[in-house]
Amino acid sequence: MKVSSRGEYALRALIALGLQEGNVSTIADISGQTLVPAAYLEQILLQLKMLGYLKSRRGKKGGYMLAKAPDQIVIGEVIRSLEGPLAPMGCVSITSYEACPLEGTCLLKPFWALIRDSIAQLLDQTTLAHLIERKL
Amino acid sequence: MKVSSRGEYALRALIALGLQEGNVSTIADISGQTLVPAAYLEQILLQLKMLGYLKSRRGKKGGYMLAKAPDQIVIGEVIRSLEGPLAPMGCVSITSYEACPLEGTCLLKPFWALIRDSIAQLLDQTTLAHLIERKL
DNA sequence: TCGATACCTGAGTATGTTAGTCAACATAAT
DNA sequence: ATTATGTTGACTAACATACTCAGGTATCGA
Ligand code: FES
Ligand code: FES
Repeated sequence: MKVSSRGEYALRALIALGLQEGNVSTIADISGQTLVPAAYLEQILLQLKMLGYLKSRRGKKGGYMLAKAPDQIVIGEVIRSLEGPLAPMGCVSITSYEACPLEGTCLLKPFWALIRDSIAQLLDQTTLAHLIERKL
Repeated sequence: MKVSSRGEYALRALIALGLQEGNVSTIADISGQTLVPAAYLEQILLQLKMLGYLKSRRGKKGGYMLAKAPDQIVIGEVIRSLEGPLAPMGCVSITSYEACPLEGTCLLKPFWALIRDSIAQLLDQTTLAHLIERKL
């Protein structure tokens, strides 16, 4: 049930940028604060930009900043974009359902569904603003 | 947040055996019921045996059966044995803690802890008996 | 006792994922 | 023009996953 380093790093970066409120931060800055290797962080920031969470300015005095208000950035969506569905099995995923062979009689499916609901509810009701303001 | 096929297969096998209550089942039988490739299932059953969930009889008329009552088999423990800690990050794992570099100031840690608690509570309060009797 | 039927053991393999690195390029400010 | 920045795409090492397979060993029934 681990979350990958990529997902963790993305959230760290979003938090770092959220705390800057308005100012641009260079990759090197963010790398310093988050302890994520700069070259790897680069990839992740780019992806977050394509997903619409960040905007960037090139050249001297360039850098990254949030493209949305922190309370508009839902953690569940970020994780889904970076690591795929939250559900533990394809057959209980709402966002990307995939059939199981035993599905008709499977005694596990309702259980997986319970887990999915529990995780998804938590992640989808938490925003970047909640994390930054320590209001969970 | 996916659970691996190994974990899923193990649970399928435990359910199949739980429904047999007392009778031994051969690997081929279980494979037929669970649709898990027999050679792979063999590995998994062996592991479940070493972990104390199953016992076996060799030779003709041999096979596997549960070593414990279904209400003594906690799903959380099975998953942990097969796939490692339930926690999404090492720094919030109770059973196998691992330090994070940012741990002092990290705004994510309390959030991961919440997720861990939610998952662990669900998995640790569910037993094989609950699955078999459809009482979740 | 013999042989068939099971489980047991350990090695091997194909495929994919993760966690990065690196070189070269494009753009904006000074 | 120079320099500081983001951009792009390819590349790699290491590991995990999902299996297969070739034997070995115990047990039952005839
Ligand atoms: S786990 Fe998907 S149907 Fe059983
Ligand atoms: S995630 Fe472990 S301390 Fe931040």
